[in-house]
Amino acid sequence: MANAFNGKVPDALGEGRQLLLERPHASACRSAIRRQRHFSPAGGARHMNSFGEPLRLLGWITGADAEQLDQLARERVADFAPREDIVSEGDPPQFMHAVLRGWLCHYKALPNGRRQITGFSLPGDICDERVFLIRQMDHSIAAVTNATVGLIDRHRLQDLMGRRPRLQQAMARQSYLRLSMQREWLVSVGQRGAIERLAHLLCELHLRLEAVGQAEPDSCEMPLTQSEIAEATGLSTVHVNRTLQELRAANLIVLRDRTLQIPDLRALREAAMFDPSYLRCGDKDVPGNG
Amino acid sequence: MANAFNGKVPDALGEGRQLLLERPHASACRSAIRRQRHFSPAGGARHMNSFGEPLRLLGWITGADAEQLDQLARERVADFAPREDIVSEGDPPQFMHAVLRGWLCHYKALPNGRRQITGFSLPGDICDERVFLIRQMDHSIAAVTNATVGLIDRHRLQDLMGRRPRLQQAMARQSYLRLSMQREWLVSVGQRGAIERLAHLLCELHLRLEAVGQAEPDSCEMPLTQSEIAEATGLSTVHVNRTLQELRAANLIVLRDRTLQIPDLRALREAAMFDPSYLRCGDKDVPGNG
DNA sequence: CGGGCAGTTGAATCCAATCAAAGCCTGTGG
DNA sequence: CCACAGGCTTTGATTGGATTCAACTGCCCG
Repeated sequence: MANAFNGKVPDALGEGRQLLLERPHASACRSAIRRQRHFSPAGGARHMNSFGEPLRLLGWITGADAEQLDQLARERVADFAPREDIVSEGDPPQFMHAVLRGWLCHYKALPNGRRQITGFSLPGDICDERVFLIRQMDHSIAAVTNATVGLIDRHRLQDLMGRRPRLQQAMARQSYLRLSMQREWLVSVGQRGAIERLAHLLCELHLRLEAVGQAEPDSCEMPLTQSEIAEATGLSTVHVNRTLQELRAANLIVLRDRTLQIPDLRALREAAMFDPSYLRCGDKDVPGNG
Repeated sequence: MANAFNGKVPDALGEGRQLLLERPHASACRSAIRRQRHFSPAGGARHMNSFGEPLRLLGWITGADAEQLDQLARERVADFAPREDIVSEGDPPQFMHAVLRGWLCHYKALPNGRRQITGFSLPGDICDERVFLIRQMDHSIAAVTNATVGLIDRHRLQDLMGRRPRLQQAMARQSYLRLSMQREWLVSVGQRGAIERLAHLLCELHLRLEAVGQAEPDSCEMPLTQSEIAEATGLSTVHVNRTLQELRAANLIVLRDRTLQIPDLRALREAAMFDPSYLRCGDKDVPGNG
């Protein structure tokens, strides 16, 4: 129970694996809400539930540190529907967010109406490990699937971190990892062609999911919409569609029913020019990278 | 002398302003060196000199913290020629680098020969505030102009930071700022057209230079090559050329002799969809943003 | 004077965006 | 149970922005 695993994959909660997709994009009660200010005001968490994935952060910390953070993350949780904003650009951040279930995306909207997804947060990820440094969010975070998020009070967190330097270092690690991913995305969008770009995104997501025990070596969930993939890669929706078909035709991926299968991981990674070292955070090995 | 200014612009070393360009791109002794492993091995700093810009970091710290860091940064310095690698991808980082003079660029090279510049480091910037977290550089840092860099031993730094929590927080700030810029670049490359992209880059550089007292309200140095601009924006060199001409034609910029003049800052920023808040690091005001 | 590099220009090509419309699947409501 | 709506996917036709290839200028420097 105590999440005292150390670096390697926590395959423990394997049960949680299929949870992601129970109701993918059920356009649900609230219809196509964009940039909604929702966000449970002090105690207004909508559902409480206790399942969820262990925080990846915990791979970097152990013992009392880990338990405290884990407990803090599960103390107050909220559920979000697809497309719902968890925090919006300009909001004063109250909580740090830990993904317990589902996928989130980070995005920035432009005055011309377009938006760029700048990253995804998967189960076990901390979204905004630097909240206590800022007064206003400089980007938005939204749910991609149905998601459960742990809300960690920024002051209590700051407090805890003051008392636990290892926790602080773990946050720094998470922060570094995010920067590293951001950089790689920029390289992708700036220098890679459409096929490579898509392949690269899929490789990254697969590897990250595998790292938290949510993927098989040759497959994983893929709840993303083609238009979300487009917003993440800087392509148009139709071109994403056509490019995916190319990848299918080349037998590099099998993608249906929101499930991604990878017949030949090595081939896909080669096509993507995917070098997993940017996910290694400097000195940790990432599982599943040959 | 003690760099105890607080947030606002240090216009003190105004003398340093023109230094940037004395020998811009003097292809110098060492010719077109790419990804060179150079890097002074323990004590091999080539030139010692004592001038340079105050570290921007110091805007977030004061007193003894500031002095210590500043001293540490100037204790051992090295000069680099344009295009020379300061650290290369894969290198085990020994030092943290502080820019004292000149411009650096961060880049990642791809197997297909292309490369993406992921950011610039200007005088006063810390390049790699997270060195002590990693065993291998996940990207390279090179000099763009002639540059003087302070080399800060990672262990001594880590030591110092352990004893000075405010310093640690300042590093976290720098780290956050870099992430924020990285994100904005991704938005740029992913969603903005060529004109906006270039305009945006110019706006960012101008504002950042102004923040360290190296720019006038309507002009700044621009030592970047068109091909470097291309690598930073994900465009081709020729297209950068043509796009710059468009900007000139629209009277948004005047760019010659490695100097950028901005006749109408408001207009340029509008054309770029430039919102300076991403450089504000959450709660600090950035000077010169109207 | 020649070499190298940055900048410029033109022509041809291509990758990707845009416009438009149809097919599909799912949930909803009569 | 069927009709309908809405969101996602797919396809075709067209446009356009950006790349590529190539050549030429001007400049600094040896």
